[in-house]
This record gives sequence, C-alpha cells and structure tokens, in this order.
Amino acid sequence: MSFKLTDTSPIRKGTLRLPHGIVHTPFFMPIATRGVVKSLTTADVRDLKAEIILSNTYHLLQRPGLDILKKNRGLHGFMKWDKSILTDSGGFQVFSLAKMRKITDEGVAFQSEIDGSRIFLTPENVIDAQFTIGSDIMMVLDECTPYPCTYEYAKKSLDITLAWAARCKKHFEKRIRQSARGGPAFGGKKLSPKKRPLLFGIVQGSVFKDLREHSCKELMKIGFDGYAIGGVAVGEETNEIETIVRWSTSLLPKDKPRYLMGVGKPEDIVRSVFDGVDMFDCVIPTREARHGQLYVRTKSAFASLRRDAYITSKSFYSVLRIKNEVYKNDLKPIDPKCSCSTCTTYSRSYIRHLFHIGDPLGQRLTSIHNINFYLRMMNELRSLK
RNA sequence: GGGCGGUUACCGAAGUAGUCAAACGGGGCAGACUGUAAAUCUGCUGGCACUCGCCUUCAGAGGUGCAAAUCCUCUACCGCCCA
Repeated sequence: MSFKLTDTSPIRKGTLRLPHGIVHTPFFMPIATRGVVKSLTTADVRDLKAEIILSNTYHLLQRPGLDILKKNRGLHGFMKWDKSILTDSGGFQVFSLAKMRKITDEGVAFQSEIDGSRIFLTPENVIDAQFTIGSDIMMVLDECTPYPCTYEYAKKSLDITLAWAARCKKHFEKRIRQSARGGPAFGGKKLSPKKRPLLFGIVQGSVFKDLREHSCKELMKIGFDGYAIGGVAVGEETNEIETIVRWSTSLLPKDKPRYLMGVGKPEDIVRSVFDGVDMFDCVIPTREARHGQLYVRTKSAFASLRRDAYITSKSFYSVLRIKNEVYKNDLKPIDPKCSCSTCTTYSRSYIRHLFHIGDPLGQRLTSIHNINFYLRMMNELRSLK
C-alpha cells in the first residue's frame, strides 16, 4: 500500500493505493452496512463514482454469514462491486447494541438482535472475518464509548481497546505472513504484497484529552497503516468533536491516512478536512434521503480556502424536506444546479408523489442525490487550490 | 307494506348515561436522524384562546334526566330478511 500526499496546505490531498484501486483523499464512503448501499444497485453506486464504500463485519457475520461470502469470493464478488471496501469491525455495535452484549478482556459476546443466537467477537476472529469479506481496509476491534461517559469508564474501556488493537495487529501480521505462502485466509492463493489490505487502529478516550493522547501514542507504537478517530458523534456537541479531532490529528503521523469515523454533516466534514482528516463515512446522506431530507447547494462551488467559510450549514447548503406540502406542484428538480441522474430527470413534485405513495423508487432517487451531494462536495475539496 | 340491524371527527373503527372533544388504525401536517436493530422514530390533527381555560360536535328534530355520543319518540338515509 502507499499513501501519497500531494498537497498539505491548507488541506491534505493525496492518493491511497488499495488492492481494488486508487482512492483519492480526502474522501467520503457511502455506507453499505449489510452489503448494500440501502435502496441502491451496485451500478447506481458505481455511476455515482464512489471509489470506496463501507461495510460491517458484525452484520455480515450474521447475514449472509462467512460461508456464503467465501463461496462468492468475498463481498466484492457477492455484491458485484469491484472498487474498494472498508469494513468496520463491529466496534460501533458494541455501542449501538449495548443492551445485548457483554465485554470481557477476551472479546465481546453479543446476543443477536435477529434470532437471539450468540456471536462472540474477538480481535482475532474479527480480522479473519475481514479477510474472508475481502476488505481493502480493515478496522481493529474496539469499543466505541457512549456519551456521556465517566473518566473511569473511558480509561478502563481504552485499556481493553488498546489491548485488542495490539492483538489485531499481531493476528493480522500472522495472516499476512501466511498469505505470502498461500494461507487459509486467502483460499490457498498467494497474496502479492500489492494486494495486501490495510489495517487501521482506532483512537478512543471519549472527551478526555490525556486519554485521547495516550490512545494515539499507544496505537502509533503498535503501528498501523492508518488511524481512525472513533467514539465521536455519539451525542456530544459539535465543538467537542472538533476538539477531539484536533487533539488527535496533531499527534498522529502526518504520512498516514486519518479517518474520522461516522462523521457527519456536510459542515462537520468540511471543517474536519481543514483540520487534517482524510476519510469519512456517515449514514446521514443515505438515511436522510430515505426519510425525505435532501441536501441542496446554495453556493455552487467552494470559492474560498478559508475554513471558517464552511463550518456552518448556512454557508453552502440548505435542507429540503421533499415530503412537505409546498413541493406538491413544484416542477423543479431537487437542486436545479445538480447534475445527478435524479435531478436531471425528475421533478420535486414527482419525487414527493413517490414518497406519498410509499414507492421505494423515491428512496432510491433521493439516495442517489444525497450521495452525489456528498461526493461532489469531496471532489470540490480535493480541487481547492 | 312488515321485521330487524346500522348512521361517531378526512376515512375506517371503539365507546351504550357522568372520569368524552371522544380510544385505536389509516390518511394528512410538521420535526428528528452523525463507524445503520432506522423504508425508522417523535409531535400535532373540531374551533378559539394556546397558562388553570372557553366554545361547537357523535345523521336531523324533539323529549326524559342534575347530567346524553350513550335512554325515549319521530324523520332521513344505508344494509339484511319477510311479503
């Protein structure tokens, strides 16, 4: 793998070479938690020119399960996606499914929310699962801490997360060594060094500066291909996210990609790009699209390099609720200046109609639009001079 | 012509004397959503003041009762049955 920065001021721009191709940073990953960007075909996602999507180990383990993925040559073959995939380990589910799991030093025991069956995630089996999925960027197992969170809890959690990170790295290296001579993680095939996936560590420590710094330093000692900032956007104020990001990016190695997990709103992403983050993912564009909340640019292009010009939503976009009555007879596209296939074809009136009759096409069209909004935003950030 | 059953807010449907402006669905209106248990969730949905409130409603009209969507009478309409 190689991460090349071509520009660092005022924002970082670069390329990240992955087994399934080059990804241009900074980038946003549409979310395909269970092997589908909800409501979209793989062709839709390709047409949107996404270079990488995110999926989830915990959810894929349950359905379809590793056996099916193995038979399909991984998630790429299963969903017919030939570009890159990053997989989250299930660390977010430690947070979001907190009611049905138990953490021990060894790992996390879940009781499935689907059928009650037991799923035990360990640093090692999560790495193995991600090899089976065929992930381009694998995430270590961590605990995404809740908010608010006491210092004592955050510290104890971080100790476990760091121990898991070390075990993930060790197991990952072992599998990579095996792969060089055709190990079981690769179906007996040898893996060329260029096809090696990446492994990212995840910074935790809640809102506590010393814990965040400790987390960064310990992860850097272990050594990862990239570093994620986790445990944010779980209920805290925006300025706290900003603070945590700055603590982290000031310590993390400059020559490795930084990934702000689960973030966020457009202004959160733009601000964080200016604060040195290279990678993002968030459910917002797809979930809100399905719920009829659409992003409309109010400024056609990013004209300024000033960070402060974009940190409020009012500065460059507005939100359109397509289900609202005012769009009943509105023949304009969602965003007249948008070039996505939805906006070049359909009216607000028609899309509102699709929502009102409950047809899933409405969700597909709006998801295309919102993802296009996010990807175009990233594209413009990468083009800033 | 006779006998039964029905008529409740935009729609469907509870409620058969007081705690009823009236449950619950749907529809409508508005809002939320940040590594997706989310095609989900929340609020409002007779009018007016919107802070204890006040006013007009349960097919229509008239009764009985301190009190009626609820009981009685007639009328209108709908359904089933007998002629």
